[in-house]
Amino acid sequence: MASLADAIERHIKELFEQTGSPCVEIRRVELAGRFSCVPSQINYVLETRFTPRHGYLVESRRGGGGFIRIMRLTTPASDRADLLRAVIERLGESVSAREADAVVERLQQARLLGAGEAAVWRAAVRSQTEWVPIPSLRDRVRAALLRSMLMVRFMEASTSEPF
Amino acid sequence: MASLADAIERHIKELFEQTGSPCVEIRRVELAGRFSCVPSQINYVLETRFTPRHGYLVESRRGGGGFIRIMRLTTPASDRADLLRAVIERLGESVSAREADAVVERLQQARLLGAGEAAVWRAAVRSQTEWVPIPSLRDRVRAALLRSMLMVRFMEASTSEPF
DNA sequence: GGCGAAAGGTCAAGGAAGGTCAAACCACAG
DNA sequence: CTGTGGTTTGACCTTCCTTGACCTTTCGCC
Repeated sequence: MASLADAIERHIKELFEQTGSPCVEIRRVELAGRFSCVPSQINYVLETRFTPRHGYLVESRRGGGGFIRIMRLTTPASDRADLLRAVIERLGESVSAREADAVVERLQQARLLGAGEAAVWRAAVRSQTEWVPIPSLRDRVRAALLRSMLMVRFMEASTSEPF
Repeated sequence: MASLADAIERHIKELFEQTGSPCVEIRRVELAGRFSCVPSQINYVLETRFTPRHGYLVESRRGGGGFIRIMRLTTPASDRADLLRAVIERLGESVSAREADAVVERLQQARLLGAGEAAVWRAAVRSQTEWVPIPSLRDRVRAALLRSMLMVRFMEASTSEPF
């Protein structure tokens, strides 16, 4: 809790909230200075918490006047069906624990899941795959679990309710 | 009685009462230190007393700034909670296709699932177990699927974060 | 064009948590 | 006395974070 990386992550996310902009620019050295850490720490945070999987894109330029630009991918309500389809498509036969977490986080970021729901999803995926002895098999079970969870949470049956 | 595990359990539950929060964070080493025991004892307590079945979710992170977060599940409406508990109890390690249908049927009759939902549940269970080659294994995957579906459909984790 | 300063990028080592698993332990019913 | 189920321990593993040495790109100036 409250690791340096967490603090930097929080700070960047606050920048997004404060400016309300989908796009934030930082200078690596300056940010490192503010947190009294080594500059490459910033890269670590970006690589582990602001990847496309997490719903962000990062651009940068070196040299004089260099910068790092972080863009938040937004998912308008009208696109949620597409995102959902894309997520289901991209779920292969096999899903690692890390990928599963990324999927849940992406859904949360797109406001398809709330924070509490996301926690339940993570716990469900974790607890219901533990019994599988072989890692490769476990990854396949994880994929099946996620798909079934997506189905029951987001799919409507065309069956009409009786009465 | 009054085993070490019991004492640790009590202590964690007191943390919930004291803070009134649905979400408590501990550091494994620190807690182990307080009870003068080995750190893995904490895991034992969590595994035996703070599972989803007991109404809790546990998430954790390793490494520097690691933590263990224990979340309390909000209890669903009491009349249905009993049936749900019963259903979850009865779900063994292994569930045949027939048993799975019976479970869904039962949930539907208890008005916990609508007709459309029930159809989706049956379809999800069927389609997501087809890939499993070995029948005995398939039954275990079916059980895992059903449990995860029950979790995401009926468990509500109230996290205190606004987000 | 060439040079040097000013960014940012990479990578690997070391440290700081928590996780796993199996053996030992203990209480108690049969 | 013995088997059984819950508890306790400890050796060893995996994941995540932090740091620092060294590399690459870009810009301004001569």
